[in-house]
Amino acid sequence: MTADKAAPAHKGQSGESVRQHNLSTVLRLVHLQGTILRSKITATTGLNRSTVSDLVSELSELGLLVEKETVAPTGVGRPSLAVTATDNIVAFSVNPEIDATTVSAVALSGRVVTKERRLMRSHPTADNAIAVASEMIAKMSKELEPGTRIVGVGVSVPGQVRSSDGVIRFAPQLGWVESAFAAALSQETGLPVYLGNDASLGCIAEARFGAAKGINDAVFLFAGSGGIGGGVISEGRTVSGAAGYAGELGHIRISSSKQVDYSGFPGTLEALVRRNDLLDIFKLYVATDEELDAEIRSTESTKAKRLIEDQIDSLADGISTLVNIFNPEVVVLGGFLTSLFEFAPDQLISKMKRGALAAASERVVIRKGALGSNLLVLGAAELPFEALINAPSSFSLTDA
Amino acid sequence: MTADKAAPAHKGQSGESVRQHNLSTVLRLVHLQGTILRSKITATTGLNRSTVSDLVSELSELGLLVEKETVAPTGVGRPSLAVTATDNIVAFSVNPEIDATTVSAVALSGRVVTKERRLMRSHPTADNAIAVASEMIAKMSKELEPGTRIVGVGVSVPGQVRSSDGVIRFAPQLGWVESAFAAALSQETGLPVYLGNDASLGCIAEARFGAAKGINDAVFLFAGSGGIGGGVISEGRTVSGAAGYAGELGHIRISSSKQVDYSGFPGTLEALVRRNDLLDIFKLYVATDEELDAEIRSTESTKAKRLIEDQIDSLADGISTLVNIFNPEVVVLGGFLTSLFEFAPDQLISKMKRGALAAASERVVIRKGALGSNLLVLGAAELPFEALINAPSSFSLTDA
DNA sequence: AGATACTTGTTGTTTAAAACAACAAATACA
DNA sequence: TGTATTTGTTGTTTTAAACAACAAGTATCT
Repeated sequence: MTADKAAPAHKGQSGESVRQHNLSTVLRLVHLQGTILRSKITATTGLNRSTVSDLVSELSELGLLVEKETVAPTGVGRPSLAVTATDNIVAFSVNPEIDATTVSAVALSGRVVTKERRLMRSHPTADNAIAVASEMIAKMSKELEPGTRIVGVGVSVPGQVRSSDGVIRFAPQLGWVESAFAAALSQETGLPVYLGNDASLGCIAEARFGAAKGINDAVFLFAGSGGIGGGVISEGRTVSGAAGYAGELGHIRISSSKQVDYSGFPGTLEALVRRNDLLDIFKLYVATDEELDAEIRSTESTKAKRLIEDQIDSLADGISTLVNIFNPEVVVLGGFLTSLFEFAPDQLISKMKRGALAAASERVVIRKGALGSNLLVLGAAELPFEALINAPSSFSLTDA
Repeated sequence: MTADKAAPAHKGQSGESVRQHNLSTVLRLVHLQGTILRSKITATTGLNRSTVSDLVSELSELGLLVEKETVAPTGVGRPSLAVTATDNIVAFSVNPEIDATTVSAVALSGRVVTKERRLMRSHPTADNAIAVASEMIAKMSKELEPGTRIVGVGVSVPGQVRSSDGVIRFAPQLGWVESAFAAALSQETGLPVYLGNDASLGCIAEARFGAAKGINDAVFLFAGSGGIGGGVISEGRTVSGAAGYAGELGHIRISSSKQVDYSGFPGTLEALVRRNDLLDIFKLYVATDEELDAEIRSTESTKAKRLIEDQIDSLADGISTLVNIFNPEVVVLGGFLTSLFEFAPDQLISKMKRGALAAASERVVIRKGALGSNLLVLGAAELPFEALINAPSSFSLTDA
């Protein structure tokens, strides 16, 4: 099972589909805000008070949200009720890495209920990861509060995912090729499983809950040891492409360099802004982003500074291309790109503006991601939540 | 007046808005197809027969479309009625160039009713162009068939347009800077005026009526004497960015070249794939795309072939970056890029695939544009038509 | 040629859901 | 304490899509 494709174009709207749409709209609003006043729902949706009342009570009866009396009254007039997404609806988030797998339970309210990281031997096979994940999900399911219901499982994949059938096409760091991951994990867990590219999911998370909350046009660049990934939000929608492979922003070409000491495409952003090059110059084998950040902040080495500045220039070139293409409001950086940015923000910004059209770049803001280690946890959980939100009244939940 | 921004997110749907949506859906379907059977409308919208009947008759009463009996019956059963967009609703299309302005009247049916090109002294001022365009519109209005009603005016601008208020920010070839073009032309003509970037409009035209008809994810690259422009359709929507400046695909960086004989950004697609370089090598001062195409096809000069091949390689680099970013189904080329493609399609395709991710590039098709000289005519007319289609029952039309 | 199956348009009725209206509840402020 | 203000609640109205039954027209089969 995987995320649905966009609704077919030229579709008419019947009475029933309107109801579904409105239920979705209200539930989405509550999910995004965590808690929201009913009067606020009325205002933002433009629906009638009584209609909102009806919609909210239908969603309450479905057990998806709860109405409480407001504690702190808001002003003149009868106090409005607070509508909260329940903690009793959870999605599992599975985040495989090279040497570990993290599984979390995330509530519809946005709360990360539990989070467990299990170390594994390096480069596990896909079957291996599926076995570990399903075992962890089974264990964690039992530990959930009684009455909790499960929406499904979202998996962040460091590689290319075919969205139509949940197949991992190629995950270079893990060495997985053509794995029917979603089907297999769904088989093991009995739950619907949805896959997404890690950077795309990070992008979704930052756009909904983090640094680009409320922004309709944003570009994301996340970097880790495996390279640079990205995502794009255009007019509030993620740009996913014909088959779901869009957003490979690390592979944009910014130089004619023909370097050969690199397995990917020479001259691309990912080839010129490399975490490993930084580690090398600091003589580190492995390091967390925090450790690397500390080195970058404190270094006195001219050679290191030179490398950092070169990488900043390359990053700026990449961003200016993206700004020309997307004209975003915000560019969000994650991973060690944040450290580069904070090393010399003015250098990055001015170089970027020199390579970008004035009109497109004049209002762009570059900022760092806000979700930290919960980035992929929240991002992956959004996949099952999205499915639930798109069909609140007919979605079938599994008892924990 | 300009094109509206996307509808606010989190908007609920009332009964009336559903009706508007359904009227829009039907009218859009008819507009895109020119003529369509009522049974086909029923099938594609999923609405009930009787509902479609009602919607079509409301649109007929508004004078936007006509029902006729089918001439050639389609098969078993009662023949369905043919629904046709009327020729009595027209939009004006204004296409300013360096040395001429073209004004056309385009019917909702897609027919180009009239088209007139007026030569002007080189590099007219914006006021100049406004005066000429409004005079031509006034004259052509009188010549329209009696009973014809006018939707508005769409203008293709070779430069950056701020979509929120119809201001031309910068049109380098024309030398226009910060011109409130839409407001001024609207003042002169008494008609609503909408502006769009020329490449974006070409993109819309090819996506709706041309080489990417029915495709939901497509990338467009158009080249002329002024450089390379582009546009992107993602999940059926144009990517326009926060302020409407997105799609400057000519300005993506593909090389670290620091060449100085160029006014734009060195190392970008537009700097490396230049029409003028081709003209120079063929010792031409000016030439139509057809003339240039003939030269490219027939040349025996090794030097010329070398330049052409270099440009093909650069174009391929640009396309591979775009394929990695957007994962489109189709890449449409226009202007002299078509000639480059046809000179050595295999070279272009293989070089592109070498620079693009296998998953994203495996199903991409590169093809030439299909609309020829009507590209911008149809594209610009889509702006007013879109406004009409989005509000069929409340849009106020002007009598010719 | 005539009967039959099939598809579509038409008309009148039903239904679902949002809007509306009137009132009650709960707060702030004069 | 009284009044204005805002919001929730309840019962009624309205709108538009769905539904159902029938009529119209075409193709196919015998």
